[in-house]
Amino acid sequence: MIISIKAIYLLKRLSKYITKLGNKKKATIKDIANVLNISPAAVSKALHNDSRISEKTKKAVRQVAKNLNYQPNHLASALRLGKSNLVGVIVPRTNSNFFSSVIQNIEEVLNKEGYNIIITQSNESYKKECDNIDTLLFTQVDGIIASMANETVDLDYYEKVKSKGIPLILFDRGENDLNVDYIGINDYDSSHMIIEHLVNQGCKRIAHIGGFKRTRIYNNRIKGYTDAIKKHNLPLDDELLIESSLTIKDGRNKMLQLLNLNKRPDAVYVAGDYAALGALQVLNENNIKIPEDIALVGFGDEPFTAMVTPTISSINQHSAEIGRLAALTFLEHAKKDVITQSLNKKILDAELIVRDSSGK
Amino acid sequence: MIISIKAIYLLKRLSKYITKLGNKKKATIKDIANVLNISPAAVSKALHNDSRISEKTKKAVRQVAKNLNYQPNHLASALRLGKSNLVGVIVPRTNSNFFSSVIQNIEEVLNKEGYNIIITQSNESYKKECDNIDTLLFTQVDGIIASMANETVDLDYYEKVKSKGIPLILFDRGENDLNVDYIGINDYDSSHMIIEHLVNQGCKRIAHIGGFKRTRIYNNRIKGYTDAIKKHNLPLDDELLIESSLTIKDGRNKMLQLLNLNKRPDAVYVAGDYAALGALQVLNENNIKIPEDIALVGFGDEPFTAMVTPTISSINQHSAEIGRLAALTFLEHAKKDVITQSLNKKILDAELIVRDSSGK
DNA sequence: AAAATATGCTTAAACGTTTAAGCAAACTAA
DNA sequence: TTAGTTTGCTTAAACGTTTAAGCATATTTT
Repeated sequence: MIISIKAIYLLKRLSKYITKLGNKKKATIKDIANVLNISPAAVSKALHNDSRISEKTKKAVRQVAKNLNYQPNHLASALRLGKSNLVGVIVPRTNSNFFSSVIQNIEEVLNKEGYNIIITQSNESYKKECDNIDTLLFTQVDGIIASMANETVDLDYYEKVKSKGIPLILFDRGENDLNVDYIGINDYDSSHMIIEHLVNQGCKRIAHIGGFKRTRIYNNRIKGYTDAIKKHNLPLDDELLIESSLTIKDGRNKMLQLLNLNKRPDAVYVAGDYAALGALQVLNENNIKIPEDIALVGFGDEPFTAMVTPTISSINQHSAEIGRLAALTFLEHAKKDVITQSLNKKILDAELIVRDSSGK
Repeated sequence: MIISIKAIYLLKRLSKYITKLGNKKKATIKDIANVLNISPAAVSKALHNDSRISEKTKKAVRQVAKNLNYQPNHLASALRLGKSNLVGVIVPRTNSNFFSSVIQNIEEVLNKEGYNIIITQSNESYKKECDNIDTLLFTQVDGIIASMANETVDLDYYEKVKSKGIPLILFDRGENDLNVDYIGINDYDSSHMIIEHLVNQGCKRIAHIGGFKRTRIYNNRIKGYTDAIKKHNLPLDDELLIESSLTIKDGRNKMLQLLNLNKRPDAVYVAGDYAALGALQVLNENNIKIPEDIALVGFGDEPFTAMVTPTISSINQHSAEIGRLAALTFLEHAKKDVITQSLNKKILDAELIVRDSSGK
């Protein structure tokens, strides 16, 4: 009997709060406390399964929380605990198979550990990248995982992140000067693999449409190219090595430039798939046989390389693994509260996918 | 003289706080207040350019804030103000030109108004989508802009968002049953445009590889297809209308299925570009001339449609405009604090891009 | 039976910000 | 002069959580 009277009493209080909820306000821990006539502290502990709260109370709290459609206020707990459980991710763009795959894997690893990620895009612009960093710092992220814009040379903004004591992990596009963790593939070796492959296919005059030297990864690809060419005693003409922005359009222009040479190359290694596509279009339009007249190799293994005619050989950058490792590296930092910037450079071996544009 | 003594005094306090900062702690409004010997409230007001604070104080506050490398704590202000200035975006995947372009435009519009966006991916999975919604609610987003997963049929989770009084805007993949704002293109009319175009090219037996009927947009495309076929008095055979998941692989399979018919179609309209690509591959492999033997039209205007051979005619979905409108619709809701779910369906006219796969 | 320990809560302060209300001092208007 | 207004701040409470400290009761140990 006494129980039923209690139950009726509770129901009354509950319904009172449910109607209050109807008036738009979100339920808080206080509301639950009021319904059950206990303190907010007890509710908080019950929800966190504190050992000093009775099973009976815990059950009641969980039940009322459900009925009131209670959702913990992340802002409040984050403020109190001094951590947001948010991780910022900065990429040049999401519209690329490489970056979206990296992101997906970062998300997968971090979600399991209770973190959520905020994705921002720099669109390869330095200014936008700085804005993104400000945004992320403002949002009180617990860490930042970033791939720098092509344009970025000034590292002050990244120093700002470091000075705040927030873990910073770079991937793909990084900088040695910034003493932070880095995950990437071995660009230098990748170039060697490509030249090796082209030499095996019988190519004797290999050109390179590269990215800008100031970006470390493109510089490494260029170094790998020149060293490999020297190693095989092939001609290393200035006219065969071209820097570019690696867009489709630029790929077209630089390919035309190569076609206009007195001594045309018999193979072209392009440091990016989009530019490689532009090059391919020019070759097709000029009825140049690929790979018989000129062989072509790209970089990045974008899905379209397997879609165009002929399909383009390319380098697989292990995006999934890079994402996974970047996330794990962040978690390492997050777990130990002492912010030891223990340099953690992880360089993965890339893989050459041979397709029609360079295969026999 | 007095000024210089004051200045020295200030410098002393400042340096004391700067060393304190060196010990990792982030500067707060309180630190600024302590340096200047004024109240935190005054500092807050100074930073917000309150008219009741003297210019002198404002200048001093700004200077000290800069010196201490002060960054406002978003969590605290969001908690106090009851809004996070974050907007959640849910897409099936970011690795698609359509979605990444929508996202970019949402971001552009919202950033200008002081909002930041949190991007999450459902990977076309209903479960992941629910997780994403929980995540976003937990993060206290001020609104959600979403495109539903293919799988999603149960709308309870979206009702949950509505019941919290959080503005919800759907785009591309929406549902009429959920009484919320929606931005999309006119799928029904798009089908008409395509059939019209194919008829003009002399096609007389047009097949449709569509998406699943349960998804509204694909259903509309199917309806548009059947109505247009009827209108032109063309054969509307069951064997010419196929539902599929619209992946590359499925595109291949369904195209093979069509090739095995006794009476092959002379045109195929595929409801997605990826599936259209699969179909194209099968046609190429079987040495079927495109568009002479069979014409092909895709949907979505993915960049690769202009890259493959032959280039694929497709429908431009106005991703930029959709993103812009979705963001503006959210802002409308955000500005009026009364949450009037004034239904706001915006249907844009799509555009047919004619390329080699269906042009003469 | 007294002392020690365990159980199940409550109280109160804190996280960093914002803001209504208040209060001197300085200025203005009568 | 005196009341009224403006200026430039301060005080204190609030947002929703978490948690150290405290305090009755109940239970166990001596």
